[in-house]
Amino acid sequence: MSQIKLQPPRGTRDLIGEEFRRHHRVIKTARRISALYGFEEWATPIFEDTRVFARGLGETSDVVSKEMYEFQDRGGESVTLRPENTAGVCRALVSGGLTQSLPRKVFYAGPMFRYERPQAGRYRQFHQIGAEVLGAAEPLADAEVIACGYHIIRELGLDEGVILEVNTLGDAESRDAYRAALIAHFTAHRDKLSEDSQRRLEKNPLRIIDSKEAQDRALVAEAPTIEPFLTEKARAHWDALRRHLTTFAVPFRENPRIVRGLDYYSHTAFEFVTDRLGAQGTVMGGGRYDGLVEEMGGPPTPSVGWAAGVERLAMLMEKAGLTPAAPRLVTVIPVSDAEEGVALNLLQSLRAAGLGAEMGYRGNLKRRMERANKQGARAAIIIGETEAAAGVAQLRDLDAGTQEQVPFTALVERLKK
RNA sequence: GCGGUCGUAGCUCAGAUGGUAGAGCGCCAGGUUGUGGUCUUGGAUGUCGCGGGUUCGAGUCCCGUCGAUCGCCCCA
Repeated sequence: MSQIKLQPPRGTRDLIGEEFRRHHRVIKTARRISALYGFEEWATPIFEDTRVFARGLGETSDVVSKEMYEFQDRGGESVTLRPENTAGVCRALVSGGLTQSLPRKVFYAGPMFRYERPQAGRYRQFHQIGAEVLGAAEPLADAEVIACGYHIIRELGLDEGVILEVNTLGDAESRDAYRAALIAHFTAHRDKLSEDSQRRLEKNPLRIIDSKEAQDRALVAEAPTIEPFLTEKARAHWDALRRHLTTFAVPFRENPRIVRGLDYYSHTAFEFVTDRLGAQGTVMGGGRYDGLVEEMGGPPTPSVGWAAGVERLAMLMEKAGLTPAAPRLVTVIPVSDAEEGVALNLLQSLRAAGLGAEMGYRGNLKRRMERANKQGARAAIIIGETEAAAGVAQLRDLDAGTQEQVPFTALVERLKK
């Protein structure tokens, strides 16, 4: 026996029982709904050439500068556990020559990795589902991808506590002008900014408008909005997006403070947020990224998509009392070894008929009944010497506590009712 | 990378001012050798996270360390 108490590595967790069922429900629902919208599921590698992320996400983003699980493999290549999947999908699009047939709608689900301090709703290994429309510049694509995300959230029963916030970041021209205006505004009041925001001023001035610091709020309130800096094209995109969302009957709120963390976004930025998860308010987030495929060596391919945190959605389900119930099986119980063969035949015929059924490996009748009960079985099928001889079973309803004799041949029918 | 809080049984937790550890749930066995869930009787369970210090004596006080958790940064 080992003396060491092994635990899952920091920021990772085991998904067992209720936790797994919530997790699984999220992914299964997202798969089903995204398919209704014409998204095709892809699976890309869990690790990639480090350049896929370094180039795709922007060298200065926190994800790249301090959160990557990067290492040298035995061949000396620098590889990185994916911190998100959009860059990988774009790389796959290019690697596979799929830029020949656009647009494409892609769905994915899987683990992501970021080296961060864990806290509520944030883990080092976490899971995301995501949807991307690749090769469509039309604002209708933005609206449809958002509608799909909203549909998933609604299907999970989480739409009440979650609200969609949208914003536009404009195109490159709009944003450059806006950025310059922000820098001018905040530089004029530099000494009044929080320490963090002074740093942001150098690194990512847009982020200041998202600051939670009280001392920044006043300055942010006076700061210019992007609205007047939008080019005609950017404004048209923004107007069309909101119009389409309304047509899709997706409720939303405009929030000019939404700034996405990764460098590749332009035009549409959105978040589905909640106030029920402590500091981790964003449950699904995304936007338009028109330059990313090019970064991966492909042709200009305007795209839009989102990613959602499975853990966060699962936590919301838990809080809302929406944990899926465990499946309830039927337990077959032979009273003695002599009935084992008959019981096994019956067991397999139940399974063949599509009924979830189990039979314990050992134990007397009492122990097997206890076990059936503990596992939440809905019924027990008890076969003793006299039953085996007569081709019947005692069918016991474990909820009602009632018991009746049923011929083997009628069991499936009886249990399916 | 930074800050707050917390580590006692499988789980949830109690253990004022230091005097060699407790409850509930769960688990095991009996009451019921062809019947669970209810009821009832009994039982087992801990290097009190780890290391060091103070003390006659530390779960309790001090230092360190590891872990968990919440928050900052950032993000799903």
